[in-house]
Amino acid sequence: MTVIPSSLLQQYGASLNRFAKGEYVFHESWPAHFYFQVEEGSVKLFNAGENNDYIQGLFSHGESFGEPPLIAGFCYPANAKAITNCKIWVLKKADYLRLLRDNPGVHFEFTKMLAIRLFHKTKLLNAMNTQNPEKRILTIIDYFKDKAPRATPCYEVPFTRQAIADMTGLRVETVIKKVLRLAALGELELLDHKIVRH
Amino acid sequence: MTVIPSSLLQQYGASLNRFAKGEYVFHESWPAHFYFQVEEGSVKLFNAGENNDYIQGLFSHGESFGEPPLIAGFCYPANAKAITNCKIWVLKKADYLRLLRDNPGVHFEFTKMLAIRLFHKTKLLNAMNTQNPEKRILTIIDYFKDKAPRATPCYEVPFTRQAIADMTGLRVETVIKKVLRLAALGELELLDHKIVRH
DNA sequence: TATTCTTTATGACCGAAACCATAAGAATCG
DNA sequence: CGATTCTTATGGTTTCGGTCATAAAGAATA
Repeated sequence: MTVIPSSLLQQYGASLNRFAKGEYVFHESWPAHFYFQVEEGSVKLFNAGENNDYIQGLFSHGESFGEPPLIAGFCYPANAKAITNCKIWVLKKADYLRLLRDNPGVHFEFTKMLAIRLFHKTKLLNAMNTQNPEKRILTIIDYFKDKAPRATPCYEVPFTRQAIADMTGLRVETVIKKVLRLAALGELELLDHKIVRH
Repeated sequence: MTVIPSSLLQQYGASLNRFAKGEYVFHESWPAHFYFQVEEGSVKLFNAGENNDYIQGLFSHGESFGEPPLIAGFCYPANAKAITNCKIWVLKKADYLRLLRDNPGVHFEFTKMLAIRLFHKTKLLNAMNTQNPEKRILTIIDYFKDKAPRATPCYEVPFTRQAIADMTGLRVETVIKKVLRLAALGELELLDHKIVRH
């Protein structure tokens, strides 16, 4: 889901900034002034809780994040943190809006991406609503499975139980227990503790 | 949050259709072929559960719904049902896309609206994640309070406890009990059983 | 006005997930 | 390579929201 070619970004004055592992790109409740697009590394979008975080999204090469506040003019509803060393394209708001105005094709692709994110969050909210931990876990796994480059028949889940807990709003122990149960039911497979989904 | 002027819709070949109270506009998993904009009445977007529904959104005069699947080409993730008698503008997908292409201003306003919806769902997911029923209820109430025409200092919640339950994924009894508790805590006020939020 | 149906309310009981403690294997780092 | 941290695992206890039953007040309908 690559968004904007780097050549176009540069043309509008973007710069490629480095962020160290653990560094924040922006904080919750900050006003939005820049467009961000990951060139290298991974970024985590999350809400910090007292005990656990809630992960709203994970972004890597070619993906942009934090644009809705830029477009609609509100403050960030979540934090963005580099979870590895990163190189990120940074473009000023006014330049980004100009880029969108000048390139209807890019604008339409962006709209399309927002539509897909909305679809994902709608499905997620529905899954969360059911209150059923197992359904939550499978919904999250299937989301990343569908998002994965190849629609592999066999998807190796690249997350720890803790990460799944952070995305589903459950506790680690619950995820551990439910994953074992899902494996026993045949919904998942466990290869040396790695979760695999068919 | 009016989306597209009816004159423009008509110009692109939209027709004003009637839907009776209780009638479905579309069903979950249907492919999307039309743009819908409410002229009169109210529409409920929801996922049906075995016991309870989960309400994804409520739409009335001037609001459009069900566009993301149209833009990104996937199937509806929820059902849409008229909860009163309705008049709804209906425009064929191809004509809608043409309208967007011809009117960059309308396109940008649409993108902005998707951004706002995404913001709302992000906050909602965070609230749901906390697992705290009281926070869920307040998040929903505040959403509609902010959405309300006037930023009234005193917002009278226009929903039954059952409706709040359907939007938060809680049970009626839980909502009833928690609302009483929130009133005792001073977060809400109860005027003759009507919920009021300051 | 009488009769439903809906909405709000309340209390008892139950079960599932949180919480807590502990531990062992795996990975990371100095 | 040893030490430390992270991850997976397991079992016991607690808590909170779901479930069920019941009832009364209000709204809608005949």
